[in-house]
Amino acid sequence: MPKIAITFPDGSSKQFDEGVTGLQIAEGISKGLAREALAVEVNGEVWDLNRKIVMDASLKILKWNDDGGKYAFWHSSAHLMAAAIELLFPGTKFGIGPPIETGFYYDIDLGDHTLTGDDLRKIEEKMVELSAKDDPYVREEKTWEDAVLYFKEKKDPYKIELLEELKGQTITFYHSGDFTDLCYGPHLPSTGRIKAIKLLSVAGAYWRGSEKNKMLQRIYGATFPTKQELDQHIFRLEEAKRRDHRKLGQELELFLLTPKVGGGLPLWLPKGTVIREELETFLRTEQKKRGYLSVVTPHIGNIDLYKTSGHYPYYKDSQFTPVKVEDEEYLLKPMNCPHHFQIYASKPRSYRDLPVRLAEFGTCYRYEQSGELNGLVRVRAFTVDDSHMFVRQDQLKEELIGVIDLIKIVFDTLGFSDFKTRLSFRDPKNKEKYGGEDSLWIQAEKDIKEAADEAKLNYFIGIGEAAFYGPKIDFIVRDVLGRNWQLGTVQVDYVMPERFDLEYTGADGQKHRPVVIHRAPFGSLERFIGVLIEHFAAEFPLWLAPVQAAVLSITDQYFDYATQVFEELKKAGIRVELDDRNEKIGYKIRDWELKKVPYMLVVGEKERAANTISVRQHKKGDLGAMGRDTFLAKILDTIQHKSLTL
RNA sequence: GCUGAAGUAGCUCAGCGGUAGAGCAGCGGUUUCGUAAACCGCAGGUCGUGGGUUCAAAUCCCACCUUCAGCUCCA
Repeated sequence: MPKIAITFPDGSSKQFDEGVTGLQIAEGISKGLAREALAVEVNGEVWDLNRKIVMDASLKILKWNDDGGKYAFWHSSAHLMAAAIELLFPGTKFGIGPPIETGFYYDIDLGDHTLTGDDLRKIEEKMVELSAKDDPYVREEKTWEDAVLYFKEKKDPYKIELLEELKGQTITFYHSGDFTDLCYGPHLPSTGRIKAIKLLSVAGAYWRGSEKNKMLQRIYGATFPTKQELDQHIFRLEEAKRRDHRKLGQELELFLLTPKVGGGLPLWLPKGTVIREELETFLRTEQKKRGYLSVVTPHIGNIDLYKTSGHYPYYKDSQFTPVKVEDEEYLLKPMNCPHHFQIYASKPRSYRDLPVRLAEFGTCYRYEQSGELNGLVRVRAFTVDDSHMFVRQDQLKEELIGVIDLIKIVFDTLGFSDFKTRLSFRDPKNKEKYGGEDSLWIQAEKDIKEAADEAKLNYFIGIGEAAFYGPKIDFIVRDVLGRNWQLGTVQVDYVMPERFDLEYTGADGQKHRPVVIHRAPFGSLERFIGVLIEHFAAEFPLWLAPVQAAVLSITDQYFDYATQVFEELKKAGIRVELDDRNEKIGYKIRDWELKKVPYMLVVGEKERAANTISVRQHKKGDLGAMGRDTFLAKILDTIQHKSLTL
C-alpha cells in the first residue's frame, strides 16, 4: 500500500496508507477527538471526515470551535431539514440551503402551502427522528449531464438553474438516507451527530436574492452537538431581545417613533437628546482640535444641485418627491455634500488654505421603502456627523490617516471593539453604476488602500460596495440580533470636485482640482445611538447617562437635606433628579435601578447628622456613606475622562 | 415594495359570538418606613381604521393602515 505524509498543525508529520480518511487519523490520535471531530481541513480546504486522502497533505481536525467544523455541522443540518421536509411535503422544490453565522436556512418552494408554526414543529420532530437513524452522509461525484438528468426527473428547476453555472464541471452529490442534494459539501460523517435541533422562523426570500424572482419560503434553524449548547443559544437570543434598542428606547424614554408623525421619523425625547448632545459635543471638541470648521446649511436645496452632483439620477428611488416653489423644484437633501461644495466654491481658494475641513451635523432625508424601516437604525430622517475635506493630492493620504485616527478614537472612547472594517470598492463588471473616469477610480482605490495599510487597519475588501462617486472605508458593527450595520465611513471623491468645478490656485499660479474626503465617524447619530443603546444595554457610561444620579430620601423628614444635596450636584453640572415621592426606600431603589441610573444617593437621619450621602451604584449595590465633596469629585472625574466604568 | 405574523388602557398581557378584564404606571388618601415592589380607593379603552355577516362582533369575513421578522435596498 503506497504511503502518504500527513503534516499536523504543530508541524509534526506522520506516514499513513494512501486513502486514509480524516476520521481514521482522528481515531488514531484519540477516541475523544474522533467523537468531537466534525470535518477535516486538508491543504486549507475543508473536507468530509470520511473522504479518502490520496496525497501528501497538511491536515487539521476541525471541531465545534473551528469555523469549518460549525460550517459542516450546519450545512449537514440544512440537509437533514430538507430530508425531513421532503418526507412531510413530497414534491417540494428546493432552492439553496447554506450554513450562516449562527445556524442555517433552506429556501423551499411548497407551491400553495404556507408553512405554519405547527409545520415547523413537525419538521423539527422529523429531523430528530432522522438524526436517530444516524444515516451516513455519502459523497458521490457525477458528470454534469447525469446531475441535470437527476434533477429533471425529480422536477427540481432551481437545482437545474444552479447547475447551469457549473456546466462541464464534475458535480458532487450528497446522500443521507433517502435524501439526495446537489452540494459541494463538506458534511458530517452521519446525521446522528446533530443532537439538538430548533427551527426558529420562516420568512419569505426571493430566489437568488432578486426582487424579480419568485419568493420562496425560508426556514431558519439552529442545531448543536448537545442540548445544553442549544439551550444556551436560545438563552442568548432572548437576552439579545432584552437589549433591543427599540424596546429600551421606549422604556427609558429616549426616543419616540409614532405613525402620527410618520414611519422612520424619530422624535428625540429629552433623555435621548442628552445622549445625542453629549456625543455631538464630544465629536465637535475632537474636530476643533483637528482644524475642522463648523458650518450650517438648510434642509432643502434647489434640485439643480443634485442634478449637478449626480445624486438625482442615482438616488432617485430613495429621495422624497421634490417640492415646487415658484416654478423651482427643491429637494429634501439626501446628502450634505452639495451644500458644502457651494461653501467651498464661494471664494477663491489658495493651495495654502488647503485642507479645508467643513463640518456639520446635517440632517438628511431619504425615502426608504416601508419594509426597510427599523427603529433608529434605519430611518427616513437622520443626522450625519458629516464633514467634507477639500485637500490637495499630496495631502490626501495624510488626511485619510488623520480621519481613520479620529474614527478609532471615537470607537475606542465608546468601547466599540467588535467592529469590522471594509474597503468598499466598485464592481469593475458593473461600471455604469458609478460616475467618473476610470483612472480616477483606480487612483482613489489605491489611495484608500494605502491609507488603510498605513493606519494598520484590519480590513476586508467589499467589491461593489462603493458609493457612486467613490470608494469608501466602512466601519461595520453588529447589533444584538447579529445584524450588521454600517456606522462610520470615509470616502475618497474625485468625481464631485469635477462636477462642481471646484478649484484652488496652486503655487504655480495655475488652477487645480482639490480631492474631497467625505467622512462621518458616527455615520448617523440615529443609527449610532441605536447600536450604542444595544451595546451598553442602555447602561451608559456616566458621561452619556441621561440621568447620572438620583437623590432618594428615606422619608419626607429628610426632604430638606435631600434637596440640599440635589441642588449642590445640579449646580456642579451633574444630571441629577430628586425623588421626594412618599414611598419606601426599597420602592424608590427598585424604580431607579430599572431606569438604569448609575448612582442612587440615599439620605436619611445618619447622613444628615454626618453631612454625608449613602452611595448606591447601579447593579452593584450599596457602596456605603461618603462625604459629599468626595462623591462629587469622584463623579466629575469619571465624567471628564469619559470613563467606561463608574 | 415583496412574503409571513401581529395590532385590546401609558406599558405588559388575558378574553376569541351574548352588552370590555388583570397587573404595573397615573391620580387621591392612609402609612414615616434604611438599600430591588407598603395598604385602601379612583380614574383610564368607539378592542388599529372602514365595510360586511348576525337578533347580537374585540371575537367570523373582506379591504386598508401600522408594527414586527425575513428578502431586496442603504448611513
